[in-house]
Amino acid sequence: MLIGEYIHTIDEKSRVSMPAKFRTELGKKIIITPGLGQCLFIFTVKEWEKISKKLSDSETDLSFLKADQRNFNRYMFGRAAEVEIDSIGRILIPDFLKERIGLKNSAAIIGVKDRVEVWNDKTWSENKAIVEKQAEQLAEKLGNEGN
Amino acid sequence: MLIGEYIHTIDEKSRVSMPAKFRTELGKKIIITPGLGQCLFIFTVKEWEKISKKLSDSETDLSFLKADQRNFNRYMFGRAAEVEIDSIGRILIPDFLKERIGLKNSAAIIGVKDRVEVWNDKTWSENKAIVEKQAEQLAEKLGNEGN
DNA sequence: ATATCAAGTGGGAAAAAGTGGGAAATTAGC
DNA sequence: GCTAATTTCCCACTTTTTCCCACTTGATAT
Repeated sequence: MLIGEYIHTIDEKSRVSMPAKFRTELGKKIIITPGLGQCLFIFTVKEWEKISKKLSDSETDLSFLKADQRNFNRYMFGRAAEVEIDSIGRILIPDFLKERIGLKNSAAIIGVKDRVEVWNDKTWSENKAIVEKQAEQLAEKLGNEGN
Repeated sequence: MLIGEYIHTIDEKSRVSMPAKFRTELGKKIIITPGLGQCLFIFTVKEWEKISKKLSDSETDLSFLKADQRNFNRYMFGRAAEVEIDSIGRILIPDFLKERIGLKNSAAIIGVKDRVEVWNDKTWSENKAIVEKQAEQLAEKLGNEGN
């Protein structure tokens, strides 16, 4: 399971180290996509296949109008990139994705169960503070929803 | 069952001894997470698997499409860590978790049935004093609610 | 009182992770 | 076809983490 928070440098060649603890699970190739919220999503190839199946499966109720669905898929698929992890565990983040979340020198790399998120480190710490406040309320809500 | 209160040192390498009485029950690996309130939670791997299953049902998981769920998962997974207990019973607390509850040199380690809590020792003793006063009222209230 | 054992604490050395940079290979442009 | 620029591969340095050993303290037993 991918969990934990890591702050890593982005060097001048746009390289970032994946946390060593993620490498086994991620494998050699990953899919990096614009995420939802101010971050990027990284999936294993396997996970990506599952997700893309679900997203395009008409059985799944995503409550989308068709035009919306098309646009969403453009967003998720059209701007996804397959990226290799190099021999010492680094990846290259495409410029258009770096731009999207304002990545510069330092990235927060977050394991969220079966995906990895990449944040501008500053944005991450801001967001963290907000979520911290909400967490207890959310937890209580989840707790109340019948264990 | 995990019970009791222990005050242990956090050394300069962020190491803390788990109380010897907890070690058998905790096993070799534990999951440490931001708790609720001013403390951290430590779970056995088994317990954690139960919890994470509850948080997101893997069969139908497109939970990342919902903003609330995303944030909660970020909180629960992104700020959790799988930690090994070393040969003499110590664990390493990640910096981002130490920061969260203001851990410095000394931690209160509390057994709470099937989890362990980690507190800043000062916060703990303050909190204890407050709860002490409320305990009787709380007990009565809980009793009245029919469990 | 002293020896013994277990629990907790501290620190040095080895290993691993992360970072940076140069050279080779590839691509693009003229 | 040749040069310039970008990308890829590999090596080296630095910092952090891990592993192991040793010391201290307090409780128990002799």
